[in-house]
Amino acid sequence: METITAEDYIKRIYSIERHSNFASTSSIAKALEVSDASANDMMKRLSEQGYVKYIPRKGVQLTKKGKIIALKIVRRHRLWEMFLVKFLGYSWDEIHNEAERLEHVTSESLEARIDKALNFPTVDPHGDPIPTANGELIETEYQLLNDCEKGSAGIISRVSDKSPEVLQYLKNIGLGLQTKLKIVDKISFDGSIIVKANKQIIPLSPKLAQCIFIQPVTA
Amino acid sequence: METITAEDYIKRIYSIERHSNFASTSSIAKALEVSDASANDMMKRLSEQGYVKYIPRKGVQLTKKGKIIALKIVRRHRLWEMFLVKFLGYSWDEIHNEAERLEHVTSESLEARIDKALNFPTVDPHGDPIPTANGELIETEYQLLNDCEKGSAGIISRVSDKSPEVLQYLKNIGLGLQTKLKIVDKISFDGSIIVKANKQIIPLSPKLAQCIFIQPVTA
DNA sequence: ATATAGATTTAGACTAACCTAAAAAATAAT
DNA sequence: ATTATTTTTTAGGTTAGTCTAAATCTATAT
Ligand SMILES: [Mn+2]
Ligand SMILES: [Mn+2]
Ligand SMILES: [Mn+2]
Ligand SMILES: [Mn+2]
Repeated sequence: METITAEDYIKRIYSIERHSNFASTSSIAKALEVSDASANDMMKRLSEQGYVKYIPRKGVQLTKKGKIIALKIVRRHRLWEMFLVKFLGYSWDEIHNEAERLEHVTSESLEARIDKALNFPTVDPHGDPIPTANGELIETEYQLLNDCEKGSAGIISRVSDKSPEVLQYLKNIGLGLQTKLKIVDKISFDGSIIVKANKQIIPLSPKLAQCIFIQPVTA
Repeated sequence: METITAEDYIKRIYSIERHSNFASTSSIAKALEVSDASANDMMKRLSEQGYVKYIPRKGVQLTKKGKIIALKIVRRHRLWEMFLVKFLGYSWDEIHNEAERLEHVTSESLEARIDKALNFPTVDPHGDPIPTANGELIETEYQLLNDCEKGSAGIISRVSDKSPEVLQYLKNIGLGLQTKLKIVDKISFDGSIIVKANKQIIPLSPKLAQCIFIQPVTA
């Protein structure tokens, strides 16, 4: 049985691996805000317990066993996020930390009931895909808003859930999942993107646009 | 900040105190299924942290600080139980263990939202009172079914939540909260209680009847 | 090729929980 | 009033998780 702490490590390794193949001690430590020594300790423990393959001085890779846990926790996290929004009226900027704790105290039965109550959702409130009960995850690759061309149109399909501030700001200016927008201009000297959405002209800083992922539409 | 373990100790001390004034080391140990030595350790820790007054060789008593935590956790436990029943279709015999974990990962905000979603319930699915947000608990003293007289009538108002088996059995024979019943007979040689409920004659063992609390009605 | 910087690991220590086995104190029984 | 039993506490040990400081290894730069 995994402890709450171990589950969070495993989940983080999973997300680091998606970019880097190997998850280094220091990247894990930084992501979880613990010392390198602590992360190193945990890698030894997780390796002994078969959750990761630990290659000293290189980093770790999740084993099949580790990946199963990671996807389980990600699934529960995203189901909870959806549940908090749909059943308790939370907005998308308030749910991450709640889900970060709830994900660790969720039985198979509770997971299944939440899934059913939500009518088996495929994405969470940030547009991130929810792994299926048997651990399959279909990642759709959307286009970064920054990379969209002037004149093109698209639908907001995923938003980075890293920063509550960004999410709150987007909510305030009326941008959310499924919002349709058109890129009316791209300012070359500072990288700003000017979009039209909800019949409004909205300027977005490059840092903000970096948080928004688009499904292009031809319209 | 309290750990999950400490919260469970505090909650248990609270419930023991309701009968015994002092909670002895061994009573706590037995209730939480840990060794006496472990419980003794924890009493020292809780006492240092001001949650209990520890009188060596006698036992502990919750301080005001401890009582506040106890009631907070009890509140969250019972709100979650109600929520699981009302929003996720759980039955009253399946909810205790889920709530036992969820109670520890519930923020003020989540607690408030659940409370609101349930329209501010005053009792949980077992008829136990839910402490208010500011820590008030109104205990209604019901009559034990065993103590009801032959010929008297009443409404099931509280059921012991100690055993899921009992709860499941009661569900199966059609007895639940608010069920109206009449004591048609009391068998002296084994202590059985024969009741009439839902137009059926139902015999209840003394052990079972001990789990049922009645609000008498004159009818 | 060697020095320096950066990342990783080890060493040693701490806290919260837990355990078993033994000691000490309080109760109950003779 | 002793003795026996039960309860409580202490002593000593374990595991998970954390830390800082020191050591070691790797990669980069001159
Ligand atoms: Mn988490
Ligand atoms: Mn999310
Ligand atoms: Mn609990
Ligand atoms: Mn209950």
